[in-house]
Amino acid sequence: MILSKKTRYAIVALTRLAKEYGKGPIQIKEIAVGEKIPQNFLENILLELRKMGILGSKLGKAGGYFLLKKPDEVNLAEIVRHFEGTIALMYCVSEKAYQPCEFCRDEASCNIRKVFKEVRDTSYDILKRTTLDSLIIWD
Amino acid sequence: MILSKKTRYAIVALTRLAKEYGKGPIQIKEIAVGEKIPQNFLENILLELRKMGILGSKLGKAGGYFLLKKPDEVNLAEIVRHFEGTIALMYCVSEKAYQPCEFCRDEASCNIRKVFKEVRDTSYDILKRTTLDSLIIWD
DNA sequence: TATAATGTCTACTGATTTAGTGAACAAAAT
DNA sequence: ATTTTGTTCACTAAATCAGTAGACATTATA
Repeated sequence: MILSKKTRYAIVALTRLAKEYGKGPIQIKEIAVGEKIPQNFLENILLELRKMGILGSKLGKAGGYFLLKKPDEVNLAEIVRHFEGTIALMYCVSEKAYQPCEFCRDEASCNIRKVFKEVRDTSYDILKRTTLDSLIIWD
Repeated sequence: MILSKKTRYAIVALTRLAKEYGKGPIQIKEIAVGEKIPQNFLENILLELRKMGILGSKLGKAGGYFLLKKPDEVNLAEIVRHFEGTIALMYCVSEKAYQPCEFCRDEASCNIRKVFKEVRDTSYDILKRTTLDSLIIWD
């Protein structure tokens, strides 16, 4: 059930970039050192976030990454979903990675499914309403 | 985020044993065939559930497994926790597998932690109040 | 225009976890 | 005694996780 390190690194890095929002590009190295994330690994993660359209980058000297969206427009549900594949604990209750159940005869009447649908829905609500601005800790 | 097959098999098998509660030992093979679970794998799972004190077994001919507790005394939180290791998505918010966070300076003021604590707590509540009797589908 | 500092992209790898399988063994009913 | 069941331990193929490595492209600036 534990989130992968990739997902946690992504959340930590995004929170850092939200804190620096509006200050121009921040270098990978600065984030890696400041947040104690292996730099090579962080490069992959930031690249993925750029391809998702959340981050922008500037190449070359004095380059780096920056938030494209405003901190209050990036929520944790989309981050977790992208890096974990889904928010649900079973594919049969997943919105974005749905697959039919391999066990039950009828999903509509399956009680196991009902429980894990409730877990997914409440988890999703919490993550959806949590945006990067609310994660920043100001000194 | 998807539950392991082991966890799902455990829930399915327990639900079946709950349905047969009071009827004496049910054979592994009957559960394996009826619920479409590989028999060898199911053997390991039922053995673990026995060691947890949830199931009892009878050896030899006409042997099998049966629920030791009443179906309304077995909840999903303990099953998920046992087979997944924890219900939480981060160790720093886990009750049973707690480990200090490797990122934040101060857990008490970490906002990321607050969010995932809320996710854990609400998920736990749902799983805790769900007992095997509520999962049975009567024909 | 050379060069140094950055991000980009692809491929690779060791460790761990997942999802089982197989076989020898022990107990109980008949 | 034999058959049928659960018990235990060891093993494994495949997938995923958590990174590394290196060649390359781009930009600032001296």
